[in-house]
Amino acid sequence: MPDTASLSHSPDDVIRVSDKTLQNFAGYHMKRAFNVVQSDLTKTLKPFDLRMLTYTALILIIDNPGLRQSQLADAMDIERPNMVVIVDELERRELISRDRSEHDRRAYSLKGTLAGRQLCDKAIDAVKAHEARLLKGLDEDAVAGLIEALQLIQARTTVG
Amino acid sequence: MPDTASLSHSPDDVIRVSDKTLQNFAGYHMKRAFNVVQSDLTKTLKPFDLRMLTYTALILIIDNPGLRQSQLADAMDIERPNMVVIVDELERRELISRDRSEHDRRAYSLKGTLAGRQLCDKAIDAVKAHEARLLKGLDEDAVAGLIEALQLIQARTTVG
DNA sequence: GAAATTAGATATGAAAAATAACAATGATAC
DNA sequence: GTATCATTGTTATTTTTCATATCTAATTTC
Repeated sequence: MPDTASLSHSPDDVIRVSDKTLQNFAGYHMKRAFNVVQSDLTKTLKPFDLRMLTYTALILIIDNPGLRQSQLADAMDIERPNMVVIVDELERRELISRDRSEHDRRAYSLKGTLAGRQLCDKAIDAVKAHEARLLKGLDEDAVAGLIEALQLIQARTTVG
Repeated sequence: MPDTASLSHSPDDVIRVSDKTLQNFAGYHMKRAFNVVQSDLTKTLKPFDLRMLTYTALILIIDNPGLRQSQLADAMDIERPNMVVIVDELERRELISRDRSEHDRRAYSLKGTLAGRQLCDKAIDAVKAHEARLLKGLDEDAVAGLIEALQLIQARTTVG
């Protein structure tokens, strides 16, 4: 692994850009790795006309029938106003249903439709392939260790 | 580690939001962990009046005296027009100098000033503390494994 | 029943990022 | 040498994303 973030075009002044200081930070590697994942995932979801947020929302709704928009917004760490447009889109495409909750008529009860579940299944398969591609070279233990480390970092939020 | 992304407010319909499907994806954990890192890093850099992008740019300039804006943009994976405003800010605050290159009078030769290097040193110390906080609970090997895995994922980009 | 709270929607604004087009300079082809 | 082409940085513009404030209808609290 060379000590460079990218190649330079010019022969003068600076040949390669050194990121030696940044390399010391795990956050730097997380950002760069996530950029790659996000970019590839976006391409992976394109054929299904899904974006990262709509894909995530669809899965959570299917896994949690009767979910409310505000619960979904909380789970996805986005603001309620921004959730509206995502749910709007999923409903317009008839991937989810949006019925008034029986117990609380302010709230919606979100559920995946058959079409939504079918599209989601296909998308999940594609995302699994995408991950297999990106994680190629990491054995099972390494992936488990990666996820464990990421979960630990994430847990730092609720604690401190 | 419970199988929930967040707690619900209502006793009806759904009590907890299950993210069991998403938990299977490393990308999901990367996104959530990175959100925590980014949020904490933003707070960490606030006292120095630095954002993630200005902090990164400042470090790269200091580590690579004579750097050009386009090289910096390449290294940071941002578009050249967006680099302009970042360099503008660093120059306005006199954290960097921006002289015409001797060899190519179209380009600028970017260098850190004394004030820039001093501010950067302080910021780096704060970021080191921030990382120590977030990585607390991971031993040295775990951190090394994390970074190794992230580097491998990142390398998938240039290859495929 | 009045006041406070909550779910969702709307409108708006701020920040980040991408695209197109331009002037100045440099490199290349002939 | 000159014409053509490519590159550096800039400007202008747009899109996208994300956050805030406010509104309604419904619910809860007292």
